[in-house]
Formats: sequence, C-alpha cells, structure tokens
Amino acid sequence: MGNEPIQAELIAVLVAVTDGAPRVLTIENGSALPSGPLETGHRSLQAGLRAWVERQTHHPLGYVEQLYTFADQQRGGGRGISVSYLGLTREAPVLDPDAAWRGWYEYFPWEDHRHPEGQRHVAAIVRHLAAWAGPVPARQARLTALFGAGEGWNEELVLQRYELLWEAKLIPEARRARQGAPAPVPGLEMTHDHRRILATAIARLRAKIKYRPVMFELLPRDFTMLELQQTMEALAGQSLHKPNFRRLITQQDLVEETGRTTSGLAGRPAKLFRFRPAVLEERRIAGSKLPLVR
Amino acid sequence: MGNEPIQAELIAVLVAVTDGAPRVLTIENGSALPSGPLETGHRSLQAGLRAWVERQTHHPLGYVEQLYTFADQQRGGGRGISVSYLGLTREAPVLDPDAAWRGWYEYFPWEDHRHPEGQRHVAAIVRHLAAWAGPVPARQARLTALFGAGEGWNEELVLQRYELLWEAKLIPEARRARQGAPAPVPGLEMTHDHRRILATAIARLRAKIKYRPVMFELLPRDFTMLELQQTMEALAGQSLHKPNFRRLITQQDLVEETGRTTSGLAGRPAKLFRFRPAVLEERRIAGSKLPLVR
DNA sequence: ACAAAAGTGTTCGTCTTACACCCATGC
DNA sequence: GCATGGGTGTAAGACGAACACTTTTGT
Repeated sequence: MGNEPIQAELIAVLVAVTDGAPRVLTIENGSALPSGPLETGHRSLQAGLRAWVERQTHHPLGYVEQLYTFADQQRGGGRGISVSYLGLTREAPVLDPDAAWRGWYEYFPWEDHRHPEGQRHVAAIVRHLAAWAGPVPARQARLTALFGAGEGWNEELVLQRYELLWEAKLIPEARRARQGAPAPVPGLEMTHDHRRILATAIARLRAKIKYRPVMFELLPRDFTMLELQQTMEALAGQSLHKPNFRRLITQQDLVEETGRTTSGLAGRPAKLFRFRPAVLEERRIAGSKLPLVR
Repeated sequence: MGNEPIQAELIAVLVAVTDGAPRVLTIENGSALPSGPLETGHRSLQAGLRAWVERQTHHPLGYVEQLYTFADQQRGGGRGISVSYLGLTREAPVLDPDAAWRGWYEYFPWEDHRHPEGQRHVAAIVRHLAAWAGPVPARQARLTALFGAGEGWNEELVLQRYELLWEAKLIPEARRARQGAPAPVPGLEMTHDHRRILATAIARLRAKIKYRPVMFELLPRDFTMLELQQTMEALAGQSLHKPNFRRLITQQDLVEETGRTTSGLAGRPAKLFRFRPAVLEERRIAGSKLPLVR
C-alpha cells in the first residue's frame, strides 16, 4: 500500500465554566492548547486521551468528544497528524506551573454577546470586513449572514466567523509575513492553528447544548436554576430569558428538586436542583433548547 | 516527546442516491469500504482524499466531510490510525472490477422505514433485545428510546442502534468467536469496523440534510419536486408528506423554477426546478427540515 | 420599606401538521 | 372515464416569546 510512518499527537480542549465564565486549559502562558503524544496500548484514542489528561491534571474528565483530525508540518519537516478532542470538566487548581485556565472569550472577544462590549467588537469588525468585501455580492452576503446586525446573530457559527476573519487577513496568525502590523481584531493569539481548534470546540459545544444535556458535566451535583442558566449563557455567549428558561428545563424533566435551598445571599433563597439519574445515564437522546431574550 | 511513527490510512464512504435508493461504493464483493494510504504532499487531509478518490473513480467528488478518526491494529501487529470521510456524488460506472455500488439498506435493513418490511425487521430485533434487556430498567429504557415502537422513531440514531445491537451480540462482526452461529439480525457484514463507519456516515447525513442543503450534490442539475423528495426519503429512510414538503422547500427559497417540465410519464407533467445559485455558493447557513408523515 | 432574586400565569403570534380538495396528463 | 402524479388552500394545534405580576428573603 505504500503507507509511510508518520508522527501523531493528541490536542485537548478542556473546558470548564467557573463563575459564569467559560474557561479553557492552556499552556505556555496561554499561547497553546495542551497536547501530547499518541500513546500505544490503549483500547481507543479516546481512552488514551482520557488517561493522559487525568494523569497530567489529576482530575477526572467527564464528557469527551473528538473534534477534528488534520495534517500538519511537524518539527523537522516531516508530516504529522493531530487529533483534537473536546473534554468537559470542572475547574481545579493545576499543578503544572506552565498550565493555566483562561477565559475563552479572551481569544474570541466578539463571541460574547452577554454584554454590550461584544456588540461593539462586532461593529468594529464589520467595518473592517465591509472594506474587505467591497462591492462583491458573495462577500457581502457572507458578511451579513455571519456577522449580521443584532437579530440574526447565530451563535453556532463560531468557526465560520473565524475562517472569514482569517480569509480577510484580520487574524494575526494569518499574516505571519507582515510582522509588526497592529492586530486588526482584538483577542489573544495562539500558536499554529490552536485558536482555530478552540473555535471548533466552542462551535461544537454551542450546538451540542441545544440537543443534549452535557451541562451537568460542568456543574456541581446540586445547583440552582440561575447557576444552570448562567452556565448555558456563558457557553452560548448570549443572555437568556429567565422565566422561560426555567420552564423549558422543568418541562423536559431534566432536573429534580433536592428539597434544599440556598441561603445567605441577596434575594429569595433558590431551590437546589440536581440532574435526574435517567439523564445522567441516558444522555443519548434528550436535549435542551435556548429561549433567547430580545 | 516520545512520538512513535505509526501507519495512517484514509477510509471513504462515498454516497449516491439512484432511483430512490441510497448507494455506497464498496470493494471486495461488498465486504469493505474503499481505503487508501495517507499521501504526503497535499494541502490537507481532505485535499488528499479528494485527489485519491477522483483518481480512482474518475468522477468529481462534491461535498466531503470528515467522519471520525480511530486507532486500530494494523496488519503486522503495529498500531495504525484510520481517518474516515463521507463524500457525496452521483453514481457513475466504476472501472475497478473489484468496486461496486451497493444499497446501504442491504447493510442496515432495519433502518428503512419507507416500506412495512423495515417495521417488521424492527419488531424482530426488539424481540431479541427484550430477551437481552431482561428486567434491567436501564437496558429497557435504552431499548425503547432507540427502537421504540412507531411514533418515537428517531432516524438519526443509526449509530446508537448499531452499538446497542453490537453490545447485545446481535451483530455477527461482534461475535467472531462463535463461528457458525446464524446471524441474529439481517444485513450484510463488513470487515473490521467498516459497517460501523457506514452507520456513522448514515447518521451524519441524516442529521445534516435537516439543517444544510447538501441534497443538491446527489441530484442532477434539474429535478422535479418528487425527485427531490424521494432523495430525502431515501436518506432519511422515512416517507414524507408531499404537500408540506413542497411548501417547506419553496418557503426556504432553496430552489427556482427552470420554466421547463417533464413529459412522457404517467400523471400530470411536473415543473423542473434547480437549486438557486445563492444556495450552491452559500451552503453554510440555510437548511431544511423534514415534515414527517403519520 | 425597599432592593434583589425566585418563581407563576397568561396572552399573542408563529410555525407545524394534517386534511380536503382541484388540476393536468396518459391510456 | 379513471388512474396517476402535480399542486393549492386552510384550519387545528403545538410551541415559543414576551409581558405582567406575586413571593420570599436580606438590609
């Protein structure tokens, strides 16, 4: 067959949500995602990743999902394969001094629409892109479809937006040649295409939460409706309608009351909920949708 | 880092729809999917696959999408990586005498619910699985969720159903040890986990057609509403409601009239449609949904 | 009393689904 | 005429979005 041996590595996007902020585990001062060699001897790639992550972070990994596999140039000129994974956990102190949790919107400021700053970032980007699009109808159509003002914002198109920005040379990683030029869009850079992998992970997760209950991997066992809502808002980057959100969740029989309530904070104590055992076990079928506000 | 060189290959699931039957390109008398070495020198894995397929089949490949990457035992005992892809085309005569197009329901008879036979296959399978589930509530819940009678049939859960059958040892590939035992479920076998890859492809495609217009890759330039409907029915394995189907398509501005009509067949001549240019170009955003009948 | 957060009821409009029916052609 | 497939109208009902309002705590 003529198969030539090649190098292979795993890249992990580990996600947690802490205090309403989606966080991702990074290394090298936030400039890269953790990656490691493909180890032989595991039942599957997924099992290999799980073992590797849990050995590195000493923290159990909940949900794991393969993202994408791509070929790249390895150090030394040879060809390599990288298999990227999305993993969900809860944030824990990291032992490795090189590793740290970072907010994912530090890398994608224009994707957070919970606050007006996100809208402003989008407006600034649209101005840049309008110049890039010029009078070409296809480019204009793409621009409005992906960054279209206000109403039509589709939070799942993270990767497509990143690719459009890349194409328009507004992403620093895309213009290695032009050193010294100021970054045309805000947001931290990453090495290689790690930021693109992160965009893929965000897009996948934003799509997934709508039809599969994976949020419980990110929450403590007991939680209030507001905590659940804020976790979803953090991932979606959008504010949700509180009364309708609680109805949507209860209607779907995703959660049950624990009988206990919170105390000590401002306002009326909130009931504590937990995910129903059937959901934890049978997370294959059910799902949940987002009632957007405004 | 300690990366050890490994073998890598590509596996392709090439799909076409001919005369209302979804077809897949196979080799070795229908027992395997076409696969080939990972070639160096291409821009991306996807470009490599495209070049390889078009060289082999002499037929252009429309839509291509990565399915899954997994590790397996290579001939010779070493570890290998397989990257599988879904590709959409129109059926063309194959040159390679070893290759042939096959209906995908030959491999998954229980997934075709356009005719009563599919229902009967499901009923027979449910009887087997009920014995396997016994009194265990979790197993029973999974059984009804995946194979649940009539109303709740979710056509997208192809892979989950296959995995359940595998777990229950009803798939011949899962019981290599017990040679000679009769196949407990109908359907052709495949080598290694190729049938599982095919299940992944079917599931992905059934999900995709609901939110992205990829059907046009499978149809001639001009087509009637019925042809479009039958193509979708073939993929979904379910019958659709004709009047509502046509409204759904026209409402979404997916197609435009060509001005011409069919002739010669039974019944009133049908208008010929084609996909709107904007759809062909901008196939990122729009989608389509299924109005199920009954 | 008031602020802050929890939680409930109900209306209005849209989108889905189903049913009923008419139209044009070949045999 | 009638079988076959093409095509349109419309009403019932499910679902989502929005608004108004009540409840329970801390200060």
